[in-house]
Amino acid sequence: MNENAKKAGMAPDALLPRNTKRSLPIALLRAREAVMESFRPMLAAHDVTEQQWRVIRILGEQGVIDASEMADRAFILAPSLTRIIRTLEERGLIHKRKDHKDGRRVLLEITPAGIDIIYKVMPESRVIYERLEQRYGHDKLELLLDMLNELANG
Amino acid sequence: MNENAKKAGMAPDALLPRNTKRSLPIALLRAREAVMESFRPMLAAHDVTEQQWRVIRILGEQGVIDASEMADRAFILAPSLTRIIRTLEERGLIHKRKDHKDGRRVLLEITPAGIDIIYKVMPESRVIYERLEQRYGHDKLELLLDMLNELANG
DNA sequence: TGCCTTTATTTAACATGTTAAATTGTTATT
DNA sequence: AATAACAATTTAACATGTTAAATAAAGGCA
Repeated sequence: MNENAKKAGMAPDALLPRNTKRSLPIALLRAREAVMESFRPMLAAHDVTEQQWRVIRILGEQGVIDASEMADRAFILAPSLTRIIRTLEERGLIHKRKDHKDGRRVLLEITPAGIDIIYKVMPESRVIYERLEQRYGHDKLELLLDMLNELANG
Repeated sequence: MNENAKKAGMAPDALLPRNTKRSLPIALLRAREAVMESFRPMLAAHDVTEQQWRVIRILGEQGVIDASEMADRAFILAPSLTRIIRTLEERGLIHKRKDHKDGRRVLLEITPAGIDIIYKVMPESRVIYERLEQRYGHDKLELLLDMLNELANG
């Protein structure tokens, strides 16, 4: 296999195994999965997906916002958000209406049923997050967040 | 909105806005997206998705392996892997056969056409990764990888 | 050997990611 | 006012993520 690499004029280690733990994309994926593993069962018990929870929680915090701002804050692409909004509205957890100032925009608002879900999920979410923070270490977690944000913005 | 929180016996800041940059799951998501943004156009130009590329590259490195080991290494769930294997085989980039020692297992092997893709993609991939490493800093990147792996395993 | 349990893979069903194109409403310009 | 350029959302089409169930082959044991 490595003879082929030489013939093709590649570095001789072009096909040598690289540890996937040293691959940044996969390391980020694994870390995220490990974190979500501890949240997902709780969210599933309340019948919301991770993305649906982000939308509901942000509406609880922000009041009325339009779809674009939601996409930004929740880091969800517009086509996904369209579908998520549809299912959340069908379930009566959010309200959707046109912006009269700008007919292109869709304004979102949480319903009492949506607030109920926040009241149920948020305390459990906090417990899970605090447990994670204790296990990993508060300062190290803050450092990690700084480094991740620099990677995302730099 | 915060009166509701008090009535429900929650912490008074239960519904206050939290910066999504300080949310670990979203920070991991954003960081990963920022990284993949620099790889995706190149992969798309070679008509492979990120996951397809992981499968192809690992087969180039490892020779013959079964589907379970591939799922482990590429960090892809079994149902996704089934579909990816199907499309890669239809495109003639990999081979698939039953293991005669254990009829449950599926053995995977790369084809010459698959190796061709590795020869085309790998050099460009290295360039992109090195550019990233230079911008972010080698030592910081190593530290980040260590911290991510600890988060994933601890 | 025959049955039970376990393991590897696949299928199914639904949710989201991803890109491009279509739709609809605004804004700017003439 | 008519039209071109732009912006927000949706639709479409395909790929992957996620969980549960089905299928098929091995392995263990009475």
